[in-house]
Amino acid sequence: MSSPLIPVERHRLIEELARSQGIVQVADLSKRLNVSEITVRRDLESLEQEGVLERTHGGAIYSQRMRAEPHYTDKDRIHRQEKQAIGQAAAALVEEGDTILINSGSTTCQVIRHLQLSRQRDITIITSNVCALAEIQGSDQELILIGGTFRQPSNSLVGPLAIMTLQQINANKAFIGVDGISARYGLTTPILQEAEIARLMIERTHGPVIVVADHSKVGVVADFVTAPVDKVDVLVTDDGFDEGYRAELEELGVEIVIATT
Amino acid sequence: MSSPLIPVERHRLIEELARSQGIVQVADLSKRLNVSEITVRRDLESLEQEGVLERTHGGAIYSQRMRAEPHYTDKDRIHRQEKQAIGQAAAALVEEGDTILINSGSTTCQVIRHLQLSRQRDITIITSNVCALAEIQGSDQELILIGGTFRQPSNSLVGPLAIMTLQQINANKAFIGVDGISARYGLTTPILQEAEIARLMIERTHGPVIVVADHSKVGVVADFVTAPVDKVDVLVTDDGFDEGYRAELEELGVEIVIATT
DNA sequence: ACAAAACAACAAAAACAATCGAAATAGAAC
DNA sequence: GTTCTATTTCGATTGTTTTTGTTGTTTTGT
Repeated sequence: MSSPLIPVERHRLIEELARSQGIVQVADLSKRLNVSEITVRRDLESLEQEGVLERTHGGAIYSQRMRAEPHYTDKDRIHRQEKQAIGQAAAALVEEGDTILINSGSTTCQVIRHLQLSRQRDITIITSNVCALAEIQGSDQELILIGGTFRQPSNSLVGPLAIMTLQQINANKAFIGVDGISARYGLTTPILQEAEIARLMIERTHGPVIVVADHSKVGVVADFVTAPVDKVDVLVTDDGFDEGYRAELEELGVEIVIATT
Repeated sequence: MSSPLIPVERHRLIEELARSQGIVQVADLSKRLNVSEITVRRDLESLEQEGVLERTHGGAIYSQRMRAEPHYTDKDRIHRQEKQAIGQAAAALVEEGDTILINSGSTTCQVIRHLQLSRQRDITIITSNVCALAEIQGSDQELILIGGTFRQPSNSLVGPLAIMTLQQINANKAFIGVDGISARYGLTTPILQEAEIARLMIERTHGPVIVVADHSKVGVVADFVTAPVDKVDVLVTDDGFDEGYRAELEELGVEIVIATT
């Protein structure tokens, strides 16, 4: 028997369901969350206040106004466990003396966190991911932030200055988070600016390029191409990975690492 | 049987759990840590004070908000009121269309905060001060972070990359925080790397250079020189300012603005 | 018109804040 | 070392707030 959820937890779950399904039903949520229907309604009401969704008869629909891209903090919530496992598995690929490039995203943020936890001393992290600042607190690891324009939705640094900075840098390993990875269309991202940064990071890496992406990203194609798959050396994903993709990815030289939760 | 944990130990554990799970429950923590629920609540309360997490009914969620300062907070506490007043007065000197350079320090952080509060739309902030990321949250102002090595004690970006980046930038106004300002010895800072950045920021500014420093900094001399006083156009300080310094500073072309609390 | 859903008001349960006192800890004086 | 006080930490009790569920009524969609 699972312990009863606290209100915020329920809100998050509902939000997640609403996002993935587009629509949620009161009766269904009531059964699924083991609470009365009135409680679900009250939850939906407060979520409506927050602008997350819009209520209708019998349920609610996910609010898509102004939300082409989910906010960084929201992204962090979904598939949290998987991302954490991926972060841990990816961090294990780092060796003493490495200089590592890491781009934006909540999965790469987990990589940074586990790098810090692993207490590897002699590594240099170079990143556009602002979350690194929080994760590195109290550690004595060297952290270099590339400059650039701060992009709030992704909590990262982008733009001409970021590009210029990266052109001065060489690394021997890269951890790249993406929104889509497909054998045919390569690595893709819905934001042009982010795609630029990721592309350049791969270009500036003389050594293995490691893509971190939970299973929901595999087979997905977003608007902007970062790089073809043959530039990728390793894909770290979680155990929800659809084995159907394995053959075609491995054929292109991608080693697949499954992180188990 | 395990020995009971000391408070700090418990706090770290809770923080770690909150970080990895994103959410913690009072009842769960109580059982897990073998302490009463009220103790857990007190722990959560103090962790909330530190900005680590946010409390909710039944538990707490890990704070996604940037953690601004470690021992930086100590500095920030001293003369906080004064610094806030200075920040407000300094922010009033900004005009539409400005491109502003801002260096590290808790006083300049207040400047950034008030720039954000003032809702000036059309300005560009370029800074080495990481606290800007937290202050800018929710605003639509453009914020450019120079790159560089993250220096934890000052919560700022320094080093060769920062210098290289600044050499590509021109601004028309600068807000410089210092540790000492003296007519004879100029602007001084105890950290060489910080002095370099401040010096370069002044150099890259074609327009007024505004020094922000509470009264305790006036007449003080630290180890490394940033710039002579004649490079300074305005000094914004608080009403604890010793008028004895006024004449010699004004003689060197410094306009003195007193911010009243 | 009819069934399902939403609402309103109330009652129960859980979580909370506040205060107090007990136990452990630390430091000072002897 | 001991003894004492002061401080901190912790848990129990109280009353309050928040959350939740039930009842009965109104509204909604077909």
